[in-house]
Amino acid sequence: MKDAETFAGLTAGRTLDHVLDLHLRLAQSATQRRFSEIFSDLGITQTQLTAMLLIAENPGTSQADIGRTLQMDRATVMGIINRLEGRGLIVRGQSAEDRRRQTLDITEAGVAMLSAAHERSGELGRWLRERFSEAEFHMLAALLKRIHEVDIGGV
Amino acid sequence: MKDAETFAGLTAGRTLDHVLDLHLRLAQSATQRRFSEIFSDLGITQTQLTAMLLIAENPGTSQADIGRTLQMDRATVMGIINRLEGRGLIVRGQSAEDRRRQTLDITEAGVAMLSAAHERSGELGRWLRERFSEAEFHMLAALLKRIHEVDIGGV
DNA sequence: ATAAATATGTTAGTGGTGCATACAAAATTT
DNA sequence: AAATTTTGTATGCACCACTAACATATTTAT
Repeated sequence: MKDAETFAGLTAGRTLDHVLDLHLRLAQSATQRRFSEIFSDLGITQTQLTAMLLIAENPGTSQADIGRTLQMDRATVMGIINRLEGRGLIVRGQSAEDRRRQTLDITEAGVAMLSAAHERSGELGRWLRERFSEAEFHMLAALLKRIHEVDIGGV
Repeated sequence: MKDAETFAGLTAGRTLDHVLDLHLRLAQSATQRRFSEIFSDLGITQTQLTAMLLIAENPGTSQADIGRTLQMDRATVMGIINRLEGRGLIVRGQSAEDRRRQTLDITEAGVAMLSAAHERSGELGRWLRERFSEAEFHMLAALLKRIHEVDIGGV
């Protein structure tokens, strides 16, 4: 009864080391679920939207940049960009300086999508914020940042 | 320069509502990646290990219970249990009280797996803890808990 | 300048969530 | 007794994440 925690009837304890990991995963999956509900009519995922926002704010960026920023494999980014391009939300172009690179840019349809997504982002934000004070909210973001920011140092 | 944050060269700002969601996702995926490295020789995932721990601490539990606890769909739990059973780590049995239910229990191979996983859990825990003070660590877990615990109230 | 190493994008394949849908059997509620 | 709910199951779809291998282009080392 010291370090055991209860979830919906079942006991999950003993390995307290495991607990942060578990909360992290449950929190993320709950958020993802809420995202899906709010954005269901747009048919876009969290990752896809993030990629689009990055492209919108960094026009002409590359798949490699996105991969580095979001800590995703080249092949993974490939799939995401393919889906977005297939729906006509972004376009690939030729880079002038580096002929290996391809530039990524938002299309008109993509701008419309981002516009439609904007209100919904607000709704998701509210859903998250309503649980926390302003201080807690920033605290949480800062703590989470430490986990993925110092990725190289830990390995 | 007010609410913009920079990640590895690309700018991600403007939508600050989006930012907690992003940190949450990046933190979770970084943890998952670290998990994969540490547990690579065991060939088990975070979710699978969590399911096994729940079964180990709640012998004879059901798929429905696990789904409720981890907030997963019935079909999703099905897949996870199938994989674990296919590897002989758990067994399904007949429930005495309720003939719809199937009991879930750990096999000997499963116990061995959990034993091997135990040390590695410590390593993952250390990887997480080294970023935080003890107070921050507990704070983070508590804040994350609010996101997934009050799932019904938010909807 | 040539060779070696690195960076980028691509394709193909594998595995693991996560969900919707539909079905069947059993239990519970009305 | 009938309707509803619960549980497990099967199928199929979409997305993410990675490995491996390949080709091209750029950068670095010799």
